[in-house]
Amino acid sequence: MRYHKIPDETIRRLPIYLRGLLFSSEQGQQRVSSQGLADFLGISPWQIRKDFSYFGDFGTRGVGYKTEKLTKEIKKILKLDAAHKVALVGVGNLGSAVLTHAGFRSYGLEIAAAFDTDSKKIGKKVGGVIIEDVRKISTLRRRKVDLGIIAVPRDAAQKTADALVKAGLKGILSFSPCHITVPAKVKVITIDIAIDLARLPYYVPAS
Amino acid sequence: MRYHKIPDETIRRLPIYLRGLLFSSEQGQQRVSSQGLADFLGISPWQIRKDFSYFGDFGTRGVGYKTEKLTKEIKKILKLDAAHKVALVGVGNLGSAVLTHAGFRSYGLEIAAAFDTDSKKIGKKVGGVIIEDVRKISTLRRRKVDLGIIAVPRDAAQKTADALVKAGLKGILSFSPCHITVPAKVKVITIDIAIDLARLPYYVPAS
DNA sequence: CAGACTTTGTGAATGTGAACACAAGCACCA
DNA sequence: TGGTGCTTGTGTTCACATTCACAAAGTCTG
Repeated sequence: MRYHKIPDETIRRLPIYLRGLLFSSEQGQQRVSSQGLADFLGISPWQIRKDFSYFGDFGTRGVGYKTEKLTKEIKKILKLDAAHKVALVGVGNLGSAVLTHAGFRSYGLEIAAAFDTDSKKIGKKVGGVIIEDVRKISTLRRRKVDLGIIAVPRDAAQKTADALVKAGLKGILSFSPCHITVPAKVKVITIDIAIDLARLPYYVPAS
Repeated sequence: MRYHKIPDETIRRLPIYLRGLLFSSEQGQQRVSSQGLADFLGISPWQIRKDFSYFGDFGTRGVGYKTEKLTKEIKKILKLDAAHKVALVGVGNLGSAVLTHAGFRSYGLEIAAAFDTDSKKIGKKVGGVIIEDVRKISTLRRRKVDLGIIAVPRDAAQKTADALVKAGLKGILSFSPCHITVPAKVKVITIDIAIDLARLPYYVPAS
């Protein structure tokens, strides 16, 4: 299977596997089986093995996968082997939550800059990061920041994205509830909390 | 097409359509075409029409869709025609952001309760909601709350989910970076911010 | 070293969703 | 009323993703 195109869904699951491996590692396990990962992550063992098989032989038959080796391989595929710097725009409630969120570190992602328009916030420190004026977004290019998080109101989202793209960022995670248009070379992932909550009732059986 | 099974992906998109329709409505447009929605939402027109066709004839050929009628129909499908009460557990940074998030209201979702373990927080008000002791989760059944949001640390997530299920909740949105096991009748949607951010580098072309 | 036992890796089958092309239907106008 | 232009609704085709079954390859034990 080594020469096939990698399904997008597989890429979506890779960070989840990383989460499972990190946990195994914390538990002091040097080996892990597809069944073990499956139980912990709620993904079927076939799916896991199939996903890995796209990239080559990661495991040993009869034994399982070496935690450390597999972790390294997946990080390499996701390009997480090199550290990445992330910029946050919009330090409101959600932005502050992102700044203080501990979970990025384990993926080698560091929030290295934060921006806001509010002069009362500029200069203050949240989660160890000093808030700067949004007009300084253009400095990101020289600071080697290549990922961005948008946590601004809907009306400002597209303008913010434009500024980030202009500063040379290649990937954007947006929390704004709207579609954002960017050049094809830039990848945007949108998380809209309200939309995910809004589809829950559909699955609720009539009471 | 009216007798087919509805694709899950279609359900996932329905709230997005709702977002577009709300916008059209705000703009004072009484009609909208699949092309118009497509431009605004970044979804292809045929995808939109196909999705609608699963439920019946919502539009008028040569004209488009009546904004108001279509909104009502989609809300009915998603069971958003009746209001829903939502409980939040975990009023940390992320939980606070959720409590002050304005976006739920437009879907008929109201955050009616908030819980935390920290006695210093209990009794305080955030986003208009009084924070209660987690041990009072069991009161949710009688308060007609049927949806829950989990924003607690990873270690407490499963325990929290168990308590919510026991209180009769039927749908849970979790921000905890772990798999949660619940009875089949309960629907869980997990949002892991770090995981979405972590797959961005993959799409970034080598620089 | 043979045989029992594990666990991976993967071709094939099945299932699911996206893309497309175009017929069907409606509005508007002369 | 007939013709033109527009937009929906959908059967079909194609692409992608999941599931399955099982061979391959290793470990362990006596």
